[in-house]
Amino acid sequence: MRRMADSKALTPRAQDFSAWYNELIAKAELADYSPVRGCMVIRPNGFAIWEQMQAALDGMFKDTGHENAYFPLFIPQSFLAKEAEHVEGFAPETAVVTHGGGKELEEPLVVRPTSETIIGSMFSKWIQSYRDLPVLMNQWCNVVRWEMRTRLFLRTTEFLWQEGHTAHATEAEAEEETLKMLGVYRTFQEQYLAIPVITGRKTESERFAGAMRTYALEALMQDNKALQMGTSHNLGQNFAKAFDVSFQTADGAMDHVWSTSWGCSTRMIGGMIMTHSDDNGLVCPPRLAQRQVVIVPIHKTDSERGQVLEAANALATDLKAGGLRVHVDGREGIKPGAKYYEWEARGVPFRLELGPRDLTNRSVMLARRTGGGKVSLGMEGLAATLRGEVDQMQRGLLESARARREGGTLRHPKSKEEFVDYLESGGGFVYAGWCGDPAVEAAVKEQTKATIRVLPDTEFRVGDAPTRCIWTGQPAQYEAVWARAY
RNA sequence: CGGGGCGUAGCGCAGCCCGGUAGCGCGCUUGCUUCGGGAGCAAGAGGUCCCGGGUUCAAAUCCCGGCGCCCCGACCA
Repeated sequence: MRRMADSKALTPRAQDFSAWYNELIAKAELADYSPVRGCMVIRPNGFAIWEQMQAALDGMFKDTGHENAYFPLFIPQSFLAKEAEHVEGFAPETAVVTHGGGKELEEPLVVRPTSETIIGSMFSKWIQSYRDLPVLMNQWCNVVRWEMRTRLFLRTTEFLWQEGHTAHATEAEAEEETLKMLGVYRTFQEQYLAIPVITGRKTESERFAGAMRTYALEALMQDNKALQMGTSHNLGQNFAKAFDVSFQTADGAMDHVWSTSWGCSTRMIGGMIMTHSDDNGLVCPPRLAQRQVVIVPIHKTDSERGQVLEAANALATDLKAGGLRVHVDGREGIKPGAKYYEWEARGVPFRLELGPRDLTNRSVMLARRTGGGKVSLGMEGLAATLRGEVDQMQRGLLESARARREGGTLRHPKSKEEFVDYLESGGGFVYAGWCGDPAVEAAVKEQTKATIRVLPDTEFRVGDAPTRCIWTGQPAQYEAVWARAY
C-alpha cells in the first residue's frame, strides 16, 4: 500500500525540483515529448490553459487598439541579414529550408525565429503617410529557435507565442507603446496568472538583437530561479531603416517610422507551474482553469447513482448559468478518492462532492485546491459563493507568491561577500548597485552564474538607491536585480 | 559541444556480469463485488528486447559500429 502510494506521488520539490516539474507535466497531461528532439506536444489539458491565456491577452490587445494579422512562417534568408545585429543574434539558432518540391531553392528560407524582418518588409509597402500611422498589429503563431538544451514549456525548439508589431511617427510614441504593452503584460500576469513580476529595462547584454531598448518582466520561481515572462522592445528606427519603412510627415518631409515589438509565449505555462504548484500536482489559478469546479458524485446503489447524477447535472447547469466553468465526473468504476487525486494533480481549483447525505441536507462538500480543507455548503446561492471563492483563491495565490518572492529577495547587501554568498547559496533576487560596466556583469556571471535580470522600475525599489557598485565599489549608475535564471 | 545516465509491453523497471522458450509493478480489456480520499477477486490482451554487423549450435545477454532520448554545464522567450 505504501509503495503504491509512493509510485503514484510526484518527486517532492524539495528533493529534486527539476524531476518534480517534469513528472507534474506528465501526470497532469499538460505536454509530452515529440519524436523530434527538443519539440513538445501540448496536450489538451495544457492547451486549454494556453487558450485561456490567449483569450484574455487577445482581449487586452484589442482594447488597446491592436489588430490581429498573420505573417508567413518562411522568411527569405537575406531578410535577416538586413539588420546587422539581428542576423548576428538569430542566425545561430535558425532552421533553414533549402529544398522545396524536390528541388534546391534559389534562396534558402528561414523558419521564423521572430517576425520583425518580414513585417518590416510588409510595413514598407503599406505605410506611406503619417496618416497611416500608427500601425498596431499582433499575430499569434509558432516560432522556431534551434536550442541546444530544451525543457518542456520553458525552452523548446518550436513554441507558441504572440508577437505584437507596431509602427509610429515619433520616438516618444514608440516608447509609450513599448511601456504600455509591458504594462498590459504585467496586468495579465498578476491578474490572471497570479504571478507577481518585476518590470524594468534589460542591460545591453540581454537587449533584443536589433532593438534600441528592451524591457522585460521577471518572476521568481519556487526554486529561487528567475524566469523572464515576457519582453517589450523599442526598436527605434533600426528595422525601419533596414527595410525602408518610411513615411511623409505633415510638413512634407520624409522620415523612417519608429517601431516596437513585444511578445510572450507558452513559457508562461511553465512559469505558472513553477510559481504555484505543489507536491500533489498542478495548481492552476481559477481564472485560467478550463474547469474551475469539478463535481464528483458519490453513490452506492444504482438508485442512488441515478439520483445523485441527476442532482449533479442540475447543479452543474445552475453553476454554469452562474458564470462558472464546471465539469461533472460521472465516470463509473473509479472510486471517488481516485477522482480526487486525479483532479488535484490536474490543478482544478474547486471540487464539489455530492452524495446521498448531501441530497437530504440540501448541501454539498467543497474542497479547495489551496488555502483550506473541506467545508459543507448549502445549495442556496452556491454560484455566488463559488464566484467569491474564485476571487479569493485568485488573490490568495498572488499574495502568497509575492510573499514568497520577497522572502527570496535580498535588498542592498552590505558587502560583496554577502552578495556572492546569497547568490551561491540558492537565494533569489538581489537588489544591488551596479557601476554599469558590462565586464562586471560578465564577472558576476562567471563566479555566481547570476545575471542582471532587469534594471527595475522605480516602484519595485525600496529605500535609498545604492550609491556604490556591489562588485567594484565604484559609484553606482544603476540599481540592478540579479539572479540565476532559467 | 563537454560531462553523466539510459534505450526490454502504454509507463516505470528487473533480467545482461555467468548466452539456453522474455518477466515484475502500474496501466489497459471483460465479468462480479465495491464506491464520502488512490478498491478487491477472477479471467485476458499486449514485446522487431533502439538499429546494423560479428562471434556461437544458440544472443536481450558477449564483441564492433551507429542512432536516439533524458539529466548536469556554455547560449536563449
